[in-house]
Amino acid sequence: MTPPAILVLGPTAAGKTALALHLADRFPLEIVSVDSALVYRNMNIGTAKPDADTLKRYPHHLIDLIDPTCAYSAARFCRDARAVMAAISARGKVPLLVGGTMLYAKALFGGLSELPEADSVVRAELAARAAQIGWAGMHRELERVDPQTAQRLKPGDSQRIQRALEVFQLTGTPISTLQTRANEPREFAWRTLKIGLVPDDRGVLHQRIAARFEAMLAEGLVDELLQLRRHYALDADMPSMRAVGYRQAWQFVDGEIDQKTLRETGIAATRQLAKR
RNA sequence: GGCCUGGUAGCUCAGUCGGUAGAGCAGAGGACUGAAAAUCCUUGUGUCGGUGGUUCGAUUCCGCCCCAGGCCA
Repeated sequence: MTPPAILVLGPTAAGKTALALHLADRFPLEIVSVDSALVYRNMNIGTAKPDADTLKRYPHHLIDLIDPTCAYSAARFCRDARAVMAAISARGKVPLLVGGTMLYAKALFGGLSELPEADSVVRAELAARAAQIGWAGMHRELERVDPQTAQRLKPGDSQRIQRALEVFQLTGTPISTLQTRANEPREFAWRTLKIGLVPDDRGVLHQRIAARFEAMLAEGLVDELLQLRRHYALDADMPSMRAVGYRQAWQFVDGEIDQKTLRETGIAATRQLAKR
């Protein structure tokens, strides 16, 4: 008998958390976050993480896993989510997966090809080379070792070009070959009820997003960033600091943008999130 | 009241030594396999504040007016 699970996906500020808490009140559920930003410790305001009191009453799995200097990934999410879900089911409860990171959900339910893990040393080498010859140049190099992937990727798509070259360097096999092999045999062991929260009025959602971002600023998003910068050796290129809100706050703190621009671009970027 | 600086795409602004204008961001659409709140692709006609004048032709030069900000009274 396969155990049940529930998945709630939806854009930022659509009311996922409220729904999750409501469901958790009535049924024997445990909440599992499906969110690439909530995994960071001490990033609370800008990620709209539920407050300490809420977390105490409704424990969330897969939040506060790593420091902002570290990187998480879809693959790690899959492993962590499966482990956590198995434990919940073993307790006789139902995992309630809630979040907005579609890639994580897709990877969890659709599986990933067997590929090597990200390698920071190789990535640093590739980035250094890219700084010399540009990403269009890197794209030409990819064309030599993996024409199929090169054709698929635009010369400006730095992230995917880097990944493709990384995989080739680590395995000697083009990523396109590895990806066509069958996904890891991971028969997903849960019967899942999938719920998509789709706002019927985007205007209302946009207003909620604007109000929420203003509230984040009022709660001290900029201060939070300053503290993070004090306590961790952060860099604007790190995944955590590219997150919506933090990226803009970083630019504001460095004097690249003024307060008005911080507000406007922050709201706009959050809207972008809500589109996915 | 006088002087100065601005008023150009939803926003921030560039520009036209006079030939009706373009970037970034936003918006819209799309791609996506270990960074996904990421990375990338496509998409830009707007009484160039209003009104007179000079001119073959003004958003560009000149006058007046309106609006915003600053300085002086």
